[in-house]
Amino acid sequence: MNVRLKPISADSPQAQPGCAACVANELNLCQAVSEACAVLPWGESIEIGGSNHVVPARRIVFREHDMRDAVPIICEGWAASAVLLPDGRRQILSFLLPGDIVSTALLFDARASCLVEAVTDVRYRAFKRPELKAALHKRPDLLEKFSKAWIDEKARADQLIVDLGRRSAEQRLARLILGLHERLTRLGLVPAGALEMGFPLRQHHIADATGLTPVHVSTVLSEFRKSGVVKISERWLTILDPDRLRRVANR
Amino acid sequence: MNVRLKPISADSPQAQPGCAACVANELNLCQAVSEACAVLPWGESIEIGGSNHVVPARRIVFREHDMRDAVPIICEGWAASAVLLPDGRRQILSFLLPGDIVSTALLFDARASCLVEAVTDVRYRAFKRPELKAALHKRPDLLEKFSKAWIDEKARADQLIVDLGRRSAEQRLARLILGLHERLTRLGLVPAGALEMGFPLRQHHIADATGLTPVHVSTVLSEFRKSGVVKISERWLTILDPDRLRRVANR
DNA sequence: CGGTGTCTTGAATACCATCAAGTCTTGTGG
DNA sequence: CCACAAGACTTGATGGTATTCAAGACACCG
Repeated sequence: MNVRLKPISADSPQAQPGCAACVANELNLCQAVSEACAVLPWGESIEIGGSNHVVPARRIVFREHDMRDAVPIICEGWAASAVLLPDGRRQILSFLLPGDIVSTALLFDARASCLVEAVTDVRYRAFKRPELKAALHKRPDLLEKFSKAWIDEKARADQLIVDLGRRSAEQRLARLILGLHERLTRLGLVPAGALEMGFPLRQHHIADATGLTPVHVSTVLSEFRKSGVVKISERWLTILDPDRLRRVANR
Repeated sequence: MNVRLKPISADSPQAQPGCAACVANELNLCQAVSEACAVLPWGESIEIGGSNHVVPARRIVFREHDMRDAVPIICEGWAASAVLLPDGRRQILSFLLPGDIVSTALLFDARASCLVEAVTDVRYRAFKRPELKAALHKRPDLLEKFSKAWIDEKARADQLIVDLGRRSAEQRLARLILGLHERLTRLGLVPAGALEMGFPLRQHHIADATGLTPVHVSTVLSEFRKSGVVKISERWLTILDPDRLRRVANR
């Protein structure tokens, strides 16, 4: 079973304007924005350069100042928003999955304090901030949608604070896996009830997300494997013992 | 110099409606909300029970479900929003200072995932969520103000993630002190340039905010004191060597 | 084919937690 | 006002978790 992700090209079927084939999360911000803007009196598109932005894996999608007037939303692939430290280490704030806005704070403020890196090949749309903001003021339903995204973002950040402040390496890894599995299930990228998922993260991603070192991530994951809790191979993860994993994760 | 904070009573001068004597942060949400609502067509107040809510130190201001329809803003005193773990430990997400909204997410969603505890005596106002939300839709300037509060809240959360994930105990403590000093200075609760501040936090607060144990907080603070970086006594903190503290904090 | 990135494993060490005892302060009821 | 209890802080000893350093196996890519 040599699973391999197809590389994304700008003219793949999913890249057509309107995102007809979009993996919509329950909010589907892209759709909402597009619809809202169709009604508004602007000649040109609210998007920057259409919906065909593609970034290959491991490349940086945005640096801090690249997001000055753009509000990016991930359409396809996995990305990570991270903070760099002067000594070269880094901390991942959040993994971004399809349907995720890079940061809801970008709606109101041009400054971003983090950079975004592609984990897999990533396709995204970028909306013009001033126009989007104007649309937000005119369309209460749009504000409602974005507020949900923001609540979600903040809840995940708060959970990460608790994980990093008060939980062991074992627990952090278990919770990361369960959290991603849950998000992917909600997105429909994992069938309901399924315990397998495509898992493109390298161990250094996991380390940077959980505040650990790659070496220690390797050790703990080996223990998970040996004790039959999960199986990881070929960028694919299977939860073998969901009960035990949840018990470890305290969920 | 036996400094002691005056207890807050509901009919102290600061407690008058309108918050004339309010320690306004640069946003002054209370003021903005009050003004915005004066123009709106409601018979009764947008506030719950006036502006006289007072909670003594160490008491819980809100539990998770107490914030169902209230959006609280701190007027006076220090509070902490925290998450409890099943084993009784806890993680403080943020210290709340005068002018702070408890959580901007409360504007849109009634569920709160944290509880709020008074560090000192605390006075707060509570606004009715549905009414506030309606006002938000009608007054773009109000949305603008709240978005600033939200960006601030998120930036602090992100910084805390980096601190807990990638910094040593020494650095976390230095950054906590500098961060609080900066916020108090912006609020005008510490004169510009001054290096002294009232510091009501117990070491267990510091421990819960930095993801450490009280014992280790004590040890590191002792080192800070012995090396002449800060002085702490009688709930009062003086930064003796700001350069060194900033160097430790990586700022 | 070498080079780079990824992962694994082992050994030594550092940092912080835990356990424990004791001092000092603060608050409370007799 | 005093006695007592509870909370807050300090300090030392010990142990565990995670880091650092190092070396090697393996896959992938130009």
